[in-house]
Amino acid sequence: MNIAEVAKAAGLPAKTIRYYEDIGLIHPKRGENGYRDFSASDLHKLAFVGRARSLGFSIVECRALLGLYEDQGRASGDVKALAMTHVAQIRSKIDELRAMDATLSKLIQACHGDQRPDCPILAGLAKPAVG
Amino acid sequence: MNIAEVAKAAGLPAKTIRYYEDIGLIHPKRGENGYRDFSASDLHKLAFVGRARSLGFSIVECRALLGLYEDQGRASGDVKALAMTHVAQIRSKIDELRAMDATLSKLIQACHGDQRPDCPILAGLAKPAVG
DNA sequence: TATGGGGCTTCCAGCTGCTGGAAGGTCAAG
DNA sequence: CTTGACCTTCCAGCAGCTGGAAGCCCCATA
Repeated sequence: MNIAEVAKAAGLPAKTIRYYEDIGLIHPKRGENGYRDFSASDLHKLAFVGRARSLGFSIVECRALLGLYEDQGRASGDVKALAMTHVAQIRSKIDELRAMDATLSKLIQACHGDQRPDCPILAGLAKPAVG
Repeated sequence: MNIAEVAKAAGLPAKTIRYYEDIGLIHPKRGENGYRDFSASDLHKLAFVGRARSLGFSIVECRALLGLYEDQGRASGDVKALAMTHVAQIRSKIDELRAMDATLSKLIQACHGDQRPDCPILAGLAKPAVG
């Protein structure tokens, strides 16, 4: 399989796949002509990484997950620990975003939003947070 | 005021303040010795940007907000529009993160997390999403 | 067999928003 | 006069790609 085919199958841009090889996530072999020649296993790994990425795992985490995936003797506890750490990060990010949303929503509600210059949003940004 | 003082007052690292000058958000004047000499207005702008950043506005958005802030003839509607667009982005990010959370939480719950290699989390990553 | 259009390769640069560090000038205290 | 804390500039690097240039390669058609 060459890169375009694998890209389509894995749902990743060819550029990204080259990048993943670059950083050592996959090691496709090369044909006589220098073209990458992907195996089914390469494709599986790419799809795996693609899904992990779409769940927000970093490349470092993906590398670890891939290692565990390939290691037949892994302990599921290690995987679970990694995933739980990640979920915790996701949740704290959600909390952070919700706080932003709350603050901004209040300011937006207070702003009449017309042609006049008077603006509680700018006023809110100009002064230290009060609540 | 020199940079350390302003950094403390604005709650931003000196490096960040230099960077903000670099990209043209502020234009502090210079003393004889080449040191930056910040005015009260520079400080206000930095604090303004700091707050906008902490609400998740991008640098580009901060630049626009700063422009509106400085423009006595602005229409509050323009500010409100900018803020509403931003809130919409925050909310879609929250939704995205919540979807990740939901998927991962399910996988984590299904995983016994012990010494055995059998792992629904890895299995979930290895196969196309089903639900 | 020549040619044209696509796909493949590499490498380099740039995006966001800083942050760390090196090399060197400056200032104030002792 | 020295010491140490400041200040300056510039360069490199973080994540995770993405775009583009320059140059092979392959296949189909004329």
